[in-house]
Amino acid sequence: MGAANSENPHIIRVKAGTVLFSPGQECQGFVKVHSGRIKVFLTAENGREIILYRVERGDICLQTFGCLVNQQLYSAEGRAENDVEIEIIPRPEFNRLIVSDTAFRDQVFSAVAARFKYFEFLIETVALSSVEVRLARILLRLMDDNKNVHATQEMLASEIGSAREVVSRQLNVFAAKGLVKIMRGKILLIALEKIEKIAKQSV
Amino acid sequence: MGAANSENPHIIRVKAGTVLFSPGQECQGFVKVHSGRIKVFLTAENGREIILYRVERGDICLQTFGCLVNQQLYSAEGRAENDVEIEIIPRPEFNRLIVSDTAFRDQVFSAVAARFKYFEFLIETVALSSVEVRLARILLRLMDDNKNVHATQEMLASEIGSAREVVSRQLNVFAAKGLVKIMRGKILLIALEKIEKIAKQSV
DNA sequence: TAATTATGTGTGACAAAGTCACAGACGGCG
DNA sequence: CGCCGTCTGTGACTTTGTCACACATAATTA
Repeated sequence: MGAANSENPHIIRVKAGTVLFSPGQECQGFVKVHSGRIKVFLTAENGREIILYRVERGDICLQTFGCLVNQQLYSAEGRAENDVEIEIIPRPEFNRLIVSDTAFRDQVFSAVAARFKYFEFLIETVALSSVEVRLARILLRLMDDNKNVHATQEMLASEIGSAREVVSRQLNVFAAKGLVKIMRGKILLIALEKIEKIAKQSV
Repeated sequence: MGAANSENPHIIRVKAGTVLFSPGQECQGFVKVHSGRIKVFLTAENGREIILYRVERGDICLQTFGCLVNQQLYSAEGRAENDVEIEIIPRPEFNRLIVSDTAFRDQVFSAVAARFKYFEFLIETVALSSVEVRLARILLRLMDDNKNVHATQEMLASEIGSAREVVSRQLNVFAAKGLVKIMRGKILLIALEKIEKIAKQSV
């Protein structure tokens, strides 16, 4: 990738939990994540949250894209989920790279396209799907190699834009059907095929 | 705008109601709208719809952006709301313009940024806001110069990702408070300030 | 180890929103 | 006028969200 050369001075390291940006702020440059993971989310007045997307190693943060291009302010909050290394690409440099560096341009465009697709999926999910379907989808997406989902019910709720109690009840429905095993801070997926079947429904 | 020159042969005219693209299709080129309006929306299995955004005169359709850049298939449906003239910019031409035509590039980037901002607003709206707030917001957005909203309750429901019956009930609540006057296919906004106050709530 | 605290989970009761079925009401139009 | 398609209203019920609080588990400290 032409963007990140070894002598680039714009590398910043931040600790897990750091708030990188929050609604209303201005931003200084285009952000590219070198390691770690950032979650970008919205918070309502009543405290309920919904996670818009995550920016992982190699990804570029499109929240900053909007800020830079249209002089918009941040509309969401970004927080480091673990220790993170990011590269800040100043605006002039960004403009130069877009024109001169085909690989960089392709990466940006590809990220934009992917984020659009995901946003449409997210809107479809929250606007048109039931909690049952949303929960099944997020369990599959967060599952590790051992079919475990390491997340509290609170975290799952913010992933699907619902409330913790609702997640608790739906998980117990799944457990009663033998689809999952509920543990503290962890869920084991047992009947993967059945969960996938639920996730494929559109409602 | 450098993109549209007068001898461009890629102008297409379509009638109101025409389906321009639907989920699963491939697309041939980047779409720019010269006149008319296209609505881009998602439909669930149970028939409920949500409108993602509209593409109006001068706008570019970013649904096609994703298709072109990442070889994705369309994930939403696009339908002409009135008679529409669109320009199709083939992929090679698009790539050439992005590099060589600063104004074109700025327009594309600006559209991308604006769409992102709107998507985040939409997600916040459907995931974290009540029907009361969402309905107030859409009434204000669709209002014409005479404070009239020309839309059936069915249309309003798909704008806010809810159901017609729910819109009917909420409108009657608004009417009982003297905020609006309900007519067939039309709603007159009476107490604009009060509606705006509701719209400003986050929940 | 036992007590304390913080965090995570379960649940009843109620409110808000979505679904289903159906009844009217209104606006063309023959 | 009467017919028909579209739009709107409403009761009954289900699902989801909210609030209050009880209880369980893990981490911390005495």
